Amino acid sequence: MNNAFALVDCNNFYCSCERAFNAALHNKPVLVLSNNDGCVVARSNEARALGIRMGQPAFECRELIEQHAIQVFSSNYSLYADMSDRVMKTLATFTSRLEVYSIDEAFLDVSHVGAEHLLDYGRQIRETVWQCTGIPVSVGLATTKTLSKIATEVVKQNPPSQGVLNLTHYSEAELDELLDSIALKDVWGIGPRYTNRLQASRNIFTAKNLKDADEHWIRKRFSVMVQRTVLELRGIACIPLETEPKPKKGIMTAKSFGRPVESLAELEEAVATYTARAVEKLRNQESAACCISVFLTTNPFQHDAPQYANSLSRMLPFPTSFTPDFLNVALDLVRSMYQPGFRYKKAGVCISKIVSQEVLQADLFGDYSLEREYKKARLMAMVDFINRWWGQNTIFFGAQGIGQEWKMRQERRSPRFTTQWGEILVVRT
DNA sequence: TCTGGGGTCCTAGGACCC
DNA sequence: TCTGGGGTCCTAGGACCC
Repeated sequence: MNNAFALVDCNNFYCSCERAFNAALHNKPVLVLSNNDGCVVARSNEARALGIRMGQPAFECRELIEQHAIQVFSSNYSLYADMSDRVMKTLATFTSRLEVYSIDEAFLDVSHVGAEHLLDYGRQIRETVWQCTGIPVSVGLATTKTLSKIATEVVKQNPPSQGVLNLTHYSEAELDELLDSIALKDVWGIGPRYTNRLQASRNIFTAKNLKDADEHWIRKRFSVMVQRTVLELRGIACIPLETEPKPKKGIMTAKSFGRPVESLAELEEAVATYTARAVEKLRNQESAACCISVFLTTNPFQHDAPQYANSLSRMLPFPTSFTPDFLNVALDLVRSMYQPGFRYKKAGVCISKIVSQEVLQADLFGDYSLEREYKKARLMAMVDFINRWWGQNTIFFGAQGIGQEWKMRQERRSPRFTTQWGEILVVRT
């Protein structure tokens, strides 16, 4: 049986989540901003048509926003994560061979569907997701992941396709013609650096050119990754479906502040908050870790202000997932990096050397008390339980502070319709 | 005034060992 | 006129993704 993949990609996902709960937003230009209301991370087709770019700083769009009454939202991650979960659960009803690739995309193995039914199958996926979640999706069907990526890109530019495109029955000539219309930079796995190098060295400008390139030369001058992309464009599947999410090897929590921060006390609060969050993520994936790094930076865009950036890491004696153990080290690190007289803009925490909690128990020795570690684990489990049940930060560590005036701005966040009872949608008749 | 926050994998080169 | 060679492990940096 031939391989067949479906890539299901939510259209303008964050904007669509906002629209799903606010009918007044339909057919209007909508923007969603990054943390701190910094730059554009999602835009509706109407906003795109007005010339607003992905990643553009929000302050640059101010005039357009006013002129065209664009609806602007701060990121509402609780809402998007929950909506994503609903979409993925819906997709899981179509196949058990599902790879959740990102918050708004999933690959499905659809090899079990007969070639003549594939297009219908894609349409059915699209309609079901729309009915169950109110999120519009595009579906690309092809023999490799890379080609299915291209199919969804084409779908989005091409309204008559009605959201589904099946490349599996294309003849070689038809496929070549399509690939020749795809710019190199739009191929999955080819970023700006590779685009420049490929253009400059071998006149490779389109997906078709890359498909025809000498695979061995590519391997030598670039990497196996690019070689795989070449093969995938030729219809040879080399990037497998990954149905099991792998535990993360590094966990980072980093955020810029709502305003510049100058005092050590506030930096300590921020670093403690990010540390607590990172270790919580660590426990969620049932891991432990023994390395933490902390970094601080001033605002790199403020060219005339004095700049400072530093990062330090330290090992813990053995892997743990006990927040206070990490807090002690993190606070120590931030104190030794802190230099007065700077306006700090961002801080972050990164946890690495991650191992599974199960492995941990097997090879412990030395200054280690199983009983003590067991008590710590019980305490953390209780904290997590309370915060899951009553909402994030119902209980937290004193070092995180209570004012948190440095916190990021989210001036236009919509209600967390699906995850907070107090913010549930009210329908008035 | 205002410019995001996560992740992944690969490769080259150095340290170290025998 | 001359100073081994091969293997492994680790890390930093570079590239990519959403």
